[in-house]
Amino acid sequence: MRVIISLTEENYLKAIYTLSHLFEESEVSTNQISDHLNNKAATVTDMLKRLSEKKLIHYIPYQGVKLTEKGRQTAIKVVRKHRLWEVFLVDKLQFKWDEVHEIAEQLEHINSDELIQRLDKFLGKPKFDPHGDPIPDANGQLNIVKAIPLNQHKIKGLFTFVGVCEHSKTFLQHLTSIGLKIGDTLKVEEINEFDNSFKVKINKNNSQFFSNKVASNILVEIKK
Amino acid sequence: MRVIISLTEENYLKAIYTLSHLFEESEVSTNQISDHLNNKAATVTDMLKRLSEKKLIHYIPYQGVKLTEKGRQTAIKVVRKHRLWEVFLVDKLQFKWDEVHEIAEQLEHINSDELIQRLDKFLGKPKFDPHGDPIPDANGQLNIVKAIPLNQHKIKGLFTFVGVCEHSKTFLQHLTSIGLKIGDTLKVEEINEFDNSFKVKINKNNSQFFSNKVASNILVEIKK
DNA sequence: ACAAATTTTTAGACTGGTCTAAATTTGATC
DNA sequence: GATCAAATTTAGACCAGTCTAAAAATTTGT
Repeated sequence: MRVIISLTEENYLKAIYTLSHLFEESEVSTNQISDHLNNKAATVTDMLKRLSEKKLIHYIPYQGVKLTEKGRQTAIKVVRKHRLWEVFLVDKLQFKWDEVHEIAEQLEHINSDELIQRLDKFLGKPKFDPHGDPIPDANGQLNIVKAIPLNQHKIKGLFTFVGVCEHSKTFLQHLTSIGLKIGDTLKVEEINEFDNSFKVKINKNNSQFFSNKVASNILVEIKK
Repeated sequence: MRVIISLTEENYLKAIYTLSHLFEESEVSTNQISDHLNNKAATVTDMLKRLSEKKLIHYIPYQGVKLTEKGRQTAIKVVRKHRLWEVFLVDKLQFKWDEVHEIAEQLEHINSDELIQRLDKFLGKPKFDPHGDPIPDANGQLNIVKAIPLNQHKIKGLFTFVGVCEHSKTFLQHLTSIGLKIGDTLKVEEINEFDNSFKVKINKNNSQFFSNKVASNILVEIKK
């Protein structure tokens, strides 16, 4: 009685999963999905009907959708595979962190439980991907230590850079160009009221300014 | 002006490539392809028209097909990816040689030149896959040292086991169960006329009998 | 050389995934 | 609570890839 889930359906489930976690756990609208996947609302409606028939989502016309437990399991497995492959690409094949997304989008649909279990072991059962995003474990459990963007801490002091919100190539390349990597220590020396920019020292280097836009996309933890 | 080649089209090209090399380099028929891919002849005809329009094959109705240079390059790239991924699965993830085919069938369609170049380097630029099949290089060149099945050597003496003809799980598991691995030395001690079976010693172990069916699917080189 | 058997192609239909254009529902505003 | 704009769904179309059934071409056997 196993339902077959196509690559396209997997992508819809992943999109719904991602969108529902953007702010609070919540319902996702047809338009949000069509924006995210770059296709038309009518197309999304058709797919929602199919996913609903397969019991992968709860769908009430005009009301938005939520994943069922089965849908959530499927989505999180795709996320797990995506993030594990990103670790493989960076750690083993020496790709840069801004180069791996498109390839992982393909690899995440390879279907073999045995493969993913062995890959996980081969990589040393990593807990985070190269962008600091947590990797769900084999049971679909996720480390929920959600870090907070730098600009939301309104205090000076020491932080550890643990992840990014924005995953675009240009943003990641920008961070690389200013010399910032996951795990670095950030010392916030000044917070400018008028434009919400931050004067920050990376590790022991010279201080530089982070715009609010940069600071809002950098996830940090207070350094112990 | 780059033509997009779908996963399905890649599989047809690979099938044509494989079938055309089975005996001599030759034309491939519609029925051969439909048998190989387990679909109907009518389906194959449709696809042949499409591949022909894309200049990937030379197709004359009722006459069979041959790959164009572009088609051959595409097919051989898929073969290269398949075999490199098989090496990865066996060497890095410790899969057994009879477990990797289905997974590699999926991985062979991942589309990234950079990925395959880095994977090749990571694996140490292997020349052969776990079944002894040669891996085409990045330019589509293939080691053409075609080994010969054991049963075609009508002489006793020492051989090296370099590959298999048959790739089925059951055959590979059979070889494993009799303790035979790529690279092993085979000493042919007797050839029985009446059933064409072979009495063979693997490395320094006890002698055993190979049926003609086994001997015909084992590729060997005369040991220097 | 011609009829029979086989192979291949054509015709027409279906599914998944997409689209545009039109109709419907929701919900915000006055 | 009636109206209007935005969001969503329905209707109808298209393409890729598959099928079955029927027609056409090729090959084979006597």
